[in-house]
Amino acid sequence: MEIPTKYEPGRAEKLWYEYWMKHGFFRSEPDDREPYTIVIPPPNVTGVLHMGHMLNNTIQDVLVRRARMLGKNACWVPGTDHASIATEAKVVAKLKSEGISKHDLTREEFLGHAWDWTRKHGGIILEQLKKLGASCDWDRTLFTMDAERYDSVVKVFVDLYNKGLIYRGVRMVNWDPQAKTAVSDEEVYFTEEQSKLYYVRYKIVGWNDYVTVATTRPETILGDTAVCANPNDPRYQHLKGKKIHVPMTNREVPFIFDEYVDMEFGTGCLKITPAHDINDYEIGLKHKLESIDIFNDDGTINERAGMFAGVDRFTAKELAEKELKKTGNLLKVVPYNNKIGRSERTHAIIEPRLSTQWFLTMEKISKPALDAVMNGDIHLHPSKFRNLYRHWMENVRDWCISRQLWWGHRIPAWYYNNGEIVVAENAEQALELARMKSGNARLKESDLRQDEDVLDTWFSSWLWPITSFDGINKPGNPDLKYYYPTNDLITAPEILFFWVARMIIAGYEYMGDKPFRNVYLTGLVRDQQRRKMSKSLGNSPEPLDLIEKYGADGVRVGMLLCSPAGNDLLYDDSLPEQGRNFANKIWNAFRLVNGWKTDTKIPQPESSAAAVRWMDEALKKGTAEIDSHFRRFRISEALMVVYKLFWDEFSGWYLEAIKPEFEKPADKTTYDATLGFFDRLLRLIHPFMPFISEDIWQLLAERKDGESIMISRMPESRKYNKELIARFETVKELISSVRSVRKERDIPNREKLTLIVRADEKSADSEFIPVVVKLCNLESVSFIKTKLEGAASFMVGTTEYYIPLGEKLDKKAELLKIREDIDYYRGFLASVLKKLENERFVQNAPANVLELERKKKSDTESKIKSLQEREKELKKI
RNA sequence: GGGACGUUAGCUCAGCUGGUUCAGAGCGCUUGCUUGACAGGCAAGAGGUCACUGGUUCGAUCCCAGUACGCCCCA
Repeated sequence: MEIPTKYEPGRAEKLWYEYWMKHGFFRSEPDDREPYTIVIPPPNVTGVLHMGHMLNNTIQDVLVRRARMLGKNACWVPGTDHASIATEAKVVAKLKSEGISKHDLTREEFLGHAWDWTRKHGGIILEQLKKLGASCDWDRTLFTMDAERYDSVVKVFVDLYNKGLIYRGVRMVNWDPQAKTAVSDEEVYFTEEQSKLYYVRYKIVGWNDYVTVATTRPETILGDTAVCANPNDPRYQHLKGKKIHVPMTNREVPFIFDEYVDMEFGTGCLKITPAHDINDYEIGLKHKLESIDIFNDDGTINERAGMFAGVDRFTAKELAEKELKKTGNLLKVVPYNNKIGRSERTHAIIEPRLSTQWFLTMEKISKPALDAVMNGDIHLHPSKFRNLYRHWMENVRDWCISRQLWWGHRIPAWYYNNGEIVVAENAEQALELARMKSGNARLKESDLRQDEDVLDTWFSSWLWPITSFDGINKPGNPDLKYYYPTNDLITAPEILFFWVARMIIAGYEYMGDKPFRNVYLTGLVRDQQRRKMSKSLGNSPEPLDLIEKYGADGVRVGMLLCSPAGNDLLYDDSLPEQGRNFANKIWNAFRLVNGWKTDTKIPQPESSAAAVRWMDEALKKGTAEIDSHFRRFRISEALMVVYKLFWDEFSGWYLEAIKPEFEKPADKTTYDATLGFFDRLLRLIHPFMPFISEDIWQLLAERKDGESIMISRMPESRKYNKELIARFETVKELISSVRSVRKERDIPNREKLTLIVRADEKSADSEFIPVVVKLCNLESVSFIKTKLEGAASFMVGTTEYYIPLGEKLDKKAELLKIREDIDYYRGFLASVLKKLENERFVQNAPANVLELERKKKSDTESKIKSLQEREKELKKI
């Protein structure tokens, strides 16, 4: 059968993924093996796969596949997130394109559309993950808004409320006056816009004097409740304790001091409007100032302003300007560039506005989560994130958990009478509670009104490791007991606080235990200019196209090769290309071995026997290194070991060393050993490249239906012979040197050479001499004890080698080379001597270091000596 | 403004907490190769005052301080 010279990934990917699914290899049920659990960071339900997902899920799959092959009961739980903001925005946009406005729909109607959308687009992303080779237990697929998860979220809210940890409070939100809704920070974009800076004078009460304030928003003067300067500003010290009269009103407000004020900006004096500026709000809280909200929902001025009631905010600005000018309070107006926040959806200018929101008290419940990371109960990889985590957790703020949206878990709070609140799992319980609390048994369900808002998306995902096993609804169920705490969490550092920290908090609050043992933080995928990959920039390749082009294995390797933990990955097409080339290399190594015929009558050549002995040790060494890298989550380095083990050691050295002559059969012993090595290598490769490893593994021997590399055992780490490996490294150096001699003198490969070693036959690395003979195409190797004249020479370690060249010897070139070597070694010797002649070094350095330096000295001296001898000999000729 | 991290070869990064595992890897680059598995390959090479300035030490890429630049998170 003719095997193509290039590996074709498409066929293998389809064939083997179906095979794995058919045999249920991804499924996991509790048993008596050790569990290994990962819960997926749930992608947005209506999202599509991007490069970040590719990286993240490749890493998870590598870990899961490896754990499985280490004999653990591996369970990777997949699922999607309802992503309230993102999904709702998409549904709103889709309805808009059909001419439907969200405000024309009832909540139920809108949710109907949202569910339709979710059912239509939901889970596409999970199908895409399958193309990547993800070995999730698909029978466990979850959704943050499915029935069990929804109930869990509601139960947790009620529980936290009853524990007194949830409260209602005022907070500044980004208000979109056109859509009449609050929008999240993520939905606000900033543009640099030309505006004006107004210098307005405020009268100092009791004095015939003024203080000047610079502001971009004269209309909000109507809501001012203080004027503020920096406490270190000498210009305003005399105003301590004074009252200031706010123009256009009859209010007198305090003059206060706060470090927040920038002395360089404007006049160094700031008007404080707590209801309409986020920074003013903070200052207002600190100084216990009154907040006067002067705007209506639609951005018009309300009665509380005392002036301009009913006027739009932009008109109000013009009117205020006129009014101030008329009273002589407007001193000057200068052009000014500032950053204006606009709503992503309506492009209206955002109005900061106070509103009542639900909050979760964080301080108490976050304590165990801080401790867990600090005392090493949970490991962050790389560990540099510990400091960041600590800083955040020590300064944790209360969590605003309500969102003015419909798509999500509706807040289980009901209002009745005039602002009385009950919190319960459902309407019936709420009614019962309300009757009890009010003492009014006649309250009807229609007297209760449920809160319109939903919960922050993270308020469901913070429970993910628990709800993945339905741990809130069914505490202590068998799955939960077996799989919780999970092992590793793989996610991006940007959501360390939003998500990871909160999962840890929830874990201790609801399970009394950590949700996972290790957190591996991946980097961001960026393009060559270090820009984030994003849809809007259009700089992100389409992942499925990449898989099509380079193969899933190739793309996986590409993603992993260049992404050490916590470092960004600068994506370039050369990465999956390298991965594809590696797959091809494996494929061709298989073609070679597969093409050999064996003959049991042929004895094993010495060179092959030696190569087999070495390859076995090299594999043991590689396996140990891979284990060690995985223990420390150095996944790209583990892959690099596999890569070099296969490409350099196995293909480059071993296969070349044992390769039978053209169209001649191989001996059985070597052949079997080679298949054994190939098998071990494929198993090491499998977690990284599941498809090609399975494809070749299935061809390597007769396999029965139901056999698979993915359920075979990973080669185990064993002690290896360091000394033998070191000897072979010297042999490699020797072989390279002979090749150099050929290259420098243009001696073709097929021309046989003679190698002479200045050493005792027994003391040399005679074990591998047959390998050298074969790889260098040597006529013979002999040993002498004296110098040899008229030959090319070189040194490996402290041993001298000669290759007689007869006429071809270029005396001048040889001499030059020797001269260079002598100069180099003399320089080296000088640096060693400098140390050894330093008395304090000799006195203070540890014995072994001293010993090493002395050995360096004697080795180098002997090298120089033999080079000099040789130089003398050459000159004689 | 507060905080965290970083600066090592043309690029992306290792260097596991001071001494032949010390200056490394992969990619890229240069020069040869129709070498009967693979040009998606093979062979041989070139490339770095380890950001800068001080300090500690017998000895610093590694520890300390400062400077410069970069990046991220929070506000």
